[in-house]
Amino acid sequence: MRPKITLKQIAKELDVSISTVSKALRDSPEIGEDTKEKIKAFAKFYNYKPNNIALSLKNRKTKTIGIIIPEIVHHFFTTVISGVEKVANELGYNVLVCLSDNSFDKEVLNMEMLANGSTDGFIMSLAKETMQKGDYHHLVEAINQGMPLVLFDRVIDEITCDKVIIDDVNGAKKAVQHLIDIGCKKIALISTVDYVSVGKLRTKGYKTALKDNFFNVDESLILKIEEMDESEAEIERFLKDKDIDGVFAVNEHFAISAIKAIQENGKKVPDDVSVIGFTDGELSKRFIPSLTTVSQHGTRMGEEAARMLIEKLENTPAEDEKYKTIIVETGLVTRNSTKS
Amino acid sequence: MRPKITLKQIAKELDVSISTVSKALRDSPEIGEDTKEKIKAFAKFYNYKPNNIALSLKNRKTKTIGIIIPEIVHHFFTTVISGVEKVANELGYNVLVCLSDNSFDKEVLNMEMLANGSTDGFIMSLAKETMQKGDYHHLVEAINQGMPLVLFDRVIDEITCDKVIIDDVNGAKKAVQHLIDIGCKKIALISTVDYVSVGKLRTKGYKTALKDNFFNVDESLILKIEEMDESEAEIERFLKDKDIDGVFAVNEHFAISAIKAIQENGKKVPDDVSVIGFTDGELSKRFIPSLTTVSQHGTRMGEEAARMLIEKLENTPAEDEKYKTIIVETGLVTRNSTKS
DNA sequence: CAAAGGCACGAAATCGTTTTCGTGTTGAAA
DNA sequence: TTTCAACACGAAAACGATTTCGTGCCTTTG
Repeated sequence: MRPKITLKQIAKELDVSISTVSKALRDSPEIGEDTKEKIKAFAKFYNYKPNNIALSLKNRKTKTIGIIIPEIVHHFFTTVISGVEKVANELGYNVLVCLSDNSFDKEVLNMEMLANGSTDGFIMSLAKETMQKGDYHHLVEAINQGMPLVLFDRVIDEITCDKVIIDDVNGAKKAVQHLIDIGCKKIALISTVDYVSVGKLRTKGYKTALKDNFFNVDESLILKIEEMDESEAEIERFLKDKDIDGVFAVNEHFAISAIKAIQENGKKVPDDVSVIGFTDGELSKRFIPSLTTVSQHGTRMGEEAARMLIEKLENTPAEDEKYKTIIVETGLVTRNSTKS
Repeated sequence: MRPKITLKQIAKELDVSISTVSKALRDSPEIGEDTKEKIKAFAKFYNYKPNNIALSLKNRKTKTIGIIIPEIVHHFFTTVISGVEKVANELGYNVLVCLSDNSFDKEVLNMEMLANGSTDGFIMSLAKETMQKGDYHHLVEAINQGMPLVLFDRVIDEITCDKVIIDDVNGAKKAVQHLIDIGCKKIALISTVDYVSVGKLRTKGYKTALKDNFFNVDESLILKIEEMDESEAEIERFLKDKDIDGVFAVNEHFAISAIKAIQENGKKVPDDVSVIGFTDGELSKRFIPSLTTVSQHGTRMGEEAARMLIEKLENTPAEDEKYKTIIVETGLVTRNSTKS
């Protein structure tokens, strides 16, 4: 076992001072050519690499960014991480991933862990519980401490910071408009409870699209799901014998549960009922029938978020005054769950 | 903006020495009760938290573990991360996630980045390219530097370290045995190329099960896929007009492609052909017909890996001599893609 | 021949902690 | 009154690196 070598050891071995070694390795003109040569050769031979921790302490920056998400076993978040990772790595940053499990307490704990020097900034999507409680003191704290923060997907207006979102309203509108365009008359909405911002916004898009086309909004065609775990049964109950010809669901799972329910009711997708989901994941592509979805471009969101955060990190805090909100546009991917 | 407060600042403010503050906060008996009170109150008020970086430098341990995986948009790896995160957090560790994108160079780069003080140890699954090249110098380096390493899933015999694997051979055997038990006579195998260890092992399990039941191994029923991207077309070509009544695929995607191909051939799953996949992901659960799979328990693997790594980290390197390989057993989840 | 300037290097501070080893003050015992 | 614990606290080194500011020596020039 050969532990890592330090400047001090090189200095002692070569009988020069630590400063000389440091300068030689950074190619300072202060050091004579031959001494440089000698030191560099020695360092290379022993595979010297500066210790990141020491550098972090000295420079007061860690070159790592923390990302806190509600859950990782959710394809959308995974793609976001992938995007963050890509950009971060290109720019010499590491990524610390933390999971809040949708719990407020875990979210706060995670932030506190990371805020004490472990990261230079945060990229996060809020836990469901956090949005429900409306307690954002941990975010405020972080910002006050001078840590840049970029929120994505599940964001809130109360906090002023950089944000990356998709145009939920518009995405939903597009989807519903598409349903209308292909001839649907009675379109159901399967959404989440309103305190999850995306649920609220997509519901708004749904209603707007209906109104734009002079349909009236029938509240009995709207289902708001609280418990993910019971969504399947709830959706089945909701669609039982319902007279509809179109469904817009705010995520893949709801869409698939809807298809199942519809098929169990003896109807066909897409012949009798067209279904559109949100979030273009593996499931949508592979399911039979494959799902027409509003695609969310998670990777792009991650990339944008990382770019914004790093820009804040590398620029002087002088011009830190203005915050941006990037809206990543959605796309409609047409597949086999809708009539053509 | 109120930046983080340090010991030094507390010391100056309260007109005591840094050492006194440090000791007071750690409740040392050396410090008088009243001074302690005063310091603690002050620290609490200003929400003092020791700087992790400084601690890391001092203690020569970062309390973070690095996990390097080939790709994150793969449900199995996601569940592993989730397991690692859980255990790590419980034990006060952070998790640094890096993606190798199945590239050897990126894997090496990532390791070098993290090895210079950023992490105390590694949990990783090797990139496809790495296994293909057979170049493991970066792993050897890390181990030589005294960094514990736990390999999971895609492991190799050449490196001596802790490992977490599933019993691929046995899992495959179980699956094929199940196919045989329900009456299949001609069972196809859809696998990956042999240098991916899991492909090799599952192939072995497949053959063993056949032999155990006195079937003979028909190489024309075995497909080995090199390029993930073209897997769907390849599988379709392979199954075209093939006279089979069972398929064992080494992952979800292959299984689903197989089902599609079979259906396009005018046959029914599971009535005409039974299909079993490997890795129990979202897809398997939600697909119609839902997939009978060999479940891999990614979360458990992650938990075990994290536990092993942290144990190594916290114990004296004296008893470091023995390495364990934990085998997480697989389960067979019976669903609708197989006859009952 | 002396002063000045340049070259090549070293000492020390710094980042924020922890910890070891003093050291000054107080009280009590001799 | 002297001596010695005990007590409460401070100074300084250490972790590993960077950087500012010297400083000694050699060469050149007036």
